[in-house]
Amino acid sequence: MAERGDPRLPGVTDDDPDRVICHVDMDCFYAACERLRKPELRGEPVVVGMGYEPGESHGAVATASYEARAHGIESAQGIAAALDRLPRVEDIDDPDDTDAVGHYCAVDMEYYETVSDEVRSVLDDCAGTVRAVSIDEAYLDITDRTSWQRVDGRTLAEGYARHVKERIHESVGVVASVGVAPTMSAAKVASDHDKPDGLVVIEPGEVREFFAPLDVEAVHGVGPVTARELREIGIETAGDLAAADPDALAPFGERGREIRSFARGDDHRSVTPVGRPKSLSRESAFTEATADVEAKRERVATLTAAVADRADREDALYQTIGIKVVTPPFDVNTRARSLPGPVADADLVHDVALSLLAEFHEADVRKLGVRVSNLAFAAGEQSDLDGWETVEPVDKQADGRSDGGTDPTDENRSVGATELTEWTNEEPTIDEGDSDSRSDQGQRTLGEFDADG
DNA sequence: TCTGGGGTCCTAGGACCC
DNA sequence: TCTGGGGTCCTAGGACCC
Repeated sequence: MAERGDPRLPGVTDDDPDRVICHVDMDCFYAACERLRKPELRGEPVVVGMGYEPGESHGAVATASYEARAHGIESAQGIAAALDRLPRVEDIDDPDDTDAVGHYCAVDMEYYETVSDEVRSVLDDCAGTVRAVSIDEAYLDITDRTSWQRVDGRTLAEGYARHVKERIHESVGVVASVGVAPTMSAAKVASDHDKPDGLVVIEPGEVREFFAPLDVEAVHGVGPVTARELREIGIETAGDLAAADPDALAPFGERGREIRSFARGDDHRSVTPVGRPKSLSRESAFTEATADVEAKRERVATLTAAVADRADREDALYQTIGIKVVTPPFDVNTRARSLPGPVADADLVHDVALSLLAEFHEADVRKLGVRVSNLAFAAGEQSDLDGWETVEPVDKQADGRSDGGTDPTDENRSVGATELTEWTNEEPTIDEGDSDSRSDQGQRTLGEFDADG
């Protein structure tokens, strides 16, 4: 982008049809990583479990290799259910006597990150601009490296994408599916279209045609809920969505406008590197729902320490501290409290989190989370920032609108650490009764953790 | 599809300000 | 004083993504 010569004015969209966007999506990434360090797993069914421990049966499937999927293993499935379909090699006396056995591994993010970093350096080498969406997925703007020009019936873009794919395989040893298109949303659909080991090219002018027959849920931004609502008004395919009357989509708000554009091949987003995080969180589930106050408090303490530590490593200050409490069947409750200014103080996170938790003393809880948001980043080079007191409250004028309940000290502009702590130690004034926030929306959709399949 | 963890963005209502 | 409109910030929930 940088070399394209016409720095665009802010707010002016980038809809150059000559753009070449590439979406790279690693196939069964976690399983591929496990095979990288354990070659004997190649060709074998591999299940990588999150919250799984060897010999146990709790946790859920994060990624299953295609061999495992052939036995009915799916992402987000409970490990216990997976074991029913595909026994674990350790549990079998005579493997020769069994149809198939699975190799179950516990998620090892640290290792996967190192592999991801290797892939990343290949991508950085292949494109001027890379947006890493997750550990196993990235968009590349390769406009300045190739073009849509045809040579011998193929586009140069396709050749370049093949080169990217091969380089990943050769230098890292994992397989990627790659999509190439003039827009991000189309490139994404393309990479997904022929997994695994796919290479799909959608040329400019062909996007809408390519989308037309696909299920509406294939459009980026359409999940199970929106898909159902769209079907209710007769929109079943991406083609239907593209042709839909904008007024009919009005109830879907901004999202409605966006997904219709995507289905039409209009996507003006340009590839930009990911910026700073907006929030940091940690959450974890109990083996089974518990009302035990001590257990809940302990869990919050653990999560708090982890979040504060992470924020520390990221040089992040936070102004809002929140918790998440999941109660059966699966009701998600969030509570948050903002402070007068950005801080980095683990004890404070702990105090606030516990006081927010008080409301749920008697509740049965299956899962807890702690989150900090409203982040500010200590200008890295400015050393010796220890404690928020030394940090200017950026350009938010803390003007006393902090929150009803408690009384922020009248001198908000420069609240000392002590005062702040006192303030948070007050019992939160929760108005009971009138606002029962539980939504009975019942079933939620599990985001497909590993959307390969 | 009874369910793991880490994020983003949007919406809606209330408080508060001018 | 019962009466506008516009704007910002905060909280909470929901949908979505991987």
